[in-house]
Amino acid sequence: MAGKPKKEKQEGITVKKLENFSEWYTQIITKTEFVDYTMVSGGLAFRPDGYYAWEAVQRATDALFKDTGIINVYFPMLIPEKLLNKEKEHVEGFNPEVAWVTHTGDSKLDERLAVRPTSETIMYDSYSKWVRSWRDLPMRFNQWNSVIRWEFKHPTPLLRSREFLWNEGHTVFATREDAEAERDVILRIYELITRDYLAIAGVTGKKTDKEKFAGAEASYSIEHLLPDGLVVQGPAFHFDGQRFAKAFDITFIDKDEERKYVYQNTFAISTRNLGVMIATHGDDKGLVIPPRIARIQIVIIPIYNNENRNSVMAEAEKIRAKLNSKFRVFLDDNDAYSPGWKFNEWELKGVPLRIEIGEKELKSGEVVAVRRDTGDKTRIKLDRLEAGMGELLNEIHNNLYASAKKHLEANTHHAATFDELKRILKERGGIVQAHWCGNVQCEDKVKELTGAKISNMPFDKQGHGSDGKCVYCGNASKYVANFAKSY
RNA sequence: GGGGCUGUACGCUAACCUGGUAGACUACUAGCUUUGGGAGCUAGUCGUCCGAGUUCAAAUCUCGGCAGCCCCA
Repeated sequence: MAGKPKKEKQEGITVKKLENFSEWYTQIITKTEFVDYTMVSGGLAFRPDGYYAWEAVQRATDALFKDTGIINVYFPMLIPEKLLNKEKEHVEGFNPEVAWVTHTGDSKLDERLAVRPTSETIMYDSYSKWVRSWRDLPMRFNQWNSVIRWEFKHPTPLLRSREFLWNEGHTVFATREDAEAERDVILRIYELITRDYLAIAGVTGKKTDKEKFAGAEASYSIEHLLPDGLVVQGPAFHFDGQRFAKAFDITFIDKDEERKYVYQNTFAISTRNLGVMIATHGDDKGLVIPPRIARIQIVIIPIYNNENRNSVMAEAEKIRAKLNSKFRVFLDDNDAYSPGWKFNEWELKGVPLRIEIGEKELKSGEVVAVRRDTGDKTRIKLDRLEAGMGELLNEIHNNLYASAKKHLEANTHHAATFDELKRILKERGGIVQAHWCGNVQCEDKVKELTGAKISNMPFDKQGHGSDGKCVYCGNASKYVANFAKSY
């Protein structure tokens, strides 16, 4: 019997992810209390779950950086205009998005100050003083901060915010070889973070000259595919060569007593990746937070009535205490809500694992564990509670990553001709892999005719098809490129 | 870069066209009651995005700003 139609549940997500992705994303962002809008357009408040996730990414990344010898520093948020203008390509790339401080109180500043869109210029001015000898190198510094890029496009929480949190690594080397050798070390760290913490898949590769970072000699990135078929850039690594060294006069006396310019790298991972994580894993019930970045990994829901309330609560508290040393666990003992209400609430907020404990479990010496990713219920004996929880959390992580990878692979297509490229982009979206001659004219033309850019040139595809022909001009192809519409 | 839509309480919405006491649901607070997939009763708290204009009178009409969303390049 069907019963009365349920009234609209206003706390829940009311649109389907695959039917209306952007509306779904907006609801997910606000209703799950992960982050919230503020009075500043494009400026977000990170609520406890959101900030915890960022801290988890930050902690893990920072530890890996430190293992490789990178050291943390901190530089001012404000950059004098004359510094920002020193490297031509760099300033041209960022100028439209720079926010300026022009006044203190009512008096105008003699020289206006940029709110950092990135910190190359303020850092490298100091680097020019600090680097003197080959003995000072390599100098591998990093800072954790926020930057402001005043995008004119409409901001989207996390994916396109005007202020975002990130790391910016800025390293200095004596030789080109040393600098270039750092690339794979850093990209491997970022691959590990996205895979083992955020549980998202990506394509690592080289950016085209057209799409590289303003001021860099070469850029590399991990690109992610969103559920709506758009590609968004994730962590990035830039080889700056000697461009900034020459603009900022960063030199050293080498062993051979010659004065030489240094070689530099820049690299970053940002809170945008949390947006990718949300978009990738969330479903029609709400968020799904991968266990390693979840503020609450396990929520315990006691199920009792007036007769057994005390015994159930006592057992629930015992379980909480037992798990507390190994996991981030929360016992929801709020008496004002029914178990059903709590199930929905914690599913909305994306807690990876739920434990149900009631009369039945008291008798059998078990708990019911429910996975957020699959909804599967399993019974776990109390004597192997901790081991069981650990296993389930790992399985959840692995399953989330596997499904992200599957989505990426299922939406990566190949095209041999331009017509094919165009048709796939139009009909199916996603990533289309095709040969490319390396000329910007072809890159521009494809963008003009299809709206797709080259997100990057995946490392693992280069060199395997050197006999290919450019998908646009038909000349001999040097590269395999990923074409996609981008966020 | 261009075009469009929308702002009323935490949220969703009524009153707007035709200016005249801001109302319902939800949430929140208290009490009772209930508790294995968003239970019920009673009472209470909270609101017209901001600024100007028109008017005796503005949530309502006009203009500007701010914010959010969508489409195209």
